[in-house]
Amino acid sequence: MIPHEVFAALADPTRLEVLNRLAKGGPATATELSATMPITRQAVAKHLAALDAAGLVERQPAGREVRYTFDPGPLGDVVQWAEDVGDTWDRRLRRLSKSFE
Amino acid sequence: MIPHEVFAALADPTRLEVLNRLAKGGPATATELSATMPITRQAVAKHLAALDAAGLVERQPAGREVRYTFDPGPLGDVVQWAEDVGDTWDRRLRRLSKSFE
DNA sequence: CCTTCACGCAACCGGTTGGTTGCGCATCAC
DNA sequence: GTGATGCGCAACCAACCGGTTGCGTGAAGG
Repeated sequence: MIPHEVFAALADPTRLEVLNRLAKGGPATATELSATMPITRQAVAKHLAALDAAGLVERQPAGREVRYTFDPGPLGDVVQWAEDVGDTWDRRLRRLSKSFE
Repeated sequence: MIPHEVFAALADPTRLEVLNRLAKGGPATATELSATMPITRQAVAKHLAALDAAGLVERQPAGREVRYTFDPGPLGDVVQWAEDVGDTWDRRLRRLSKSFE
């Protein structure tokens, strides 16, 4: 039903940082991102690949460079899932307290 | 506002399944859960420990058994974070399109 | 044309992780 | 008291993961 892959993509702090930069700083390439980070370009590229696989990022090749853009779509799914689970739990609690009247 | 640990806790499908059962089926022990799962009690116990560390589950020892209850709290943080990132992205887009007028 | 720059691919490495088995201990039921 | 039951702890294992180095390639730019 729900994307544990998205959660896995968000599980790593470095990857979360990359996503954050794309969301708040706008589209960027792997080399640009790695320039202000303590890891290699290849490492960043791997993270971007993971984010892309999770649909959290859009890949836009242009000439010899590849620019990545944040995609909020999967985050909507996450929110929906979280609210669903929370709601069924609330309903459970209400049903239980009712049976004690 | 630093929920990568929560994401890590939700990243594993088996662990997500355990959480789902607790949320929809109500509190349970490790042995109860493992009874209807293809893994050992100890494996389930490890997952429950991870969920507990992330605050997604509450540990209630009672006699010789330990019952675990779902806790929706951290999911609220996740939702808040997701909406925050999504919103700043929206604002970014609006600001950009404005600069083209 | 030749150099430079941004990428992708592959190999490799240490640490983490999901899972198992085996054990010892405490609690409950008789 | 004795036996069964539920847990926790520890050791171990294969697989995965985040990161590195090294190399090959193809698109700019003079």
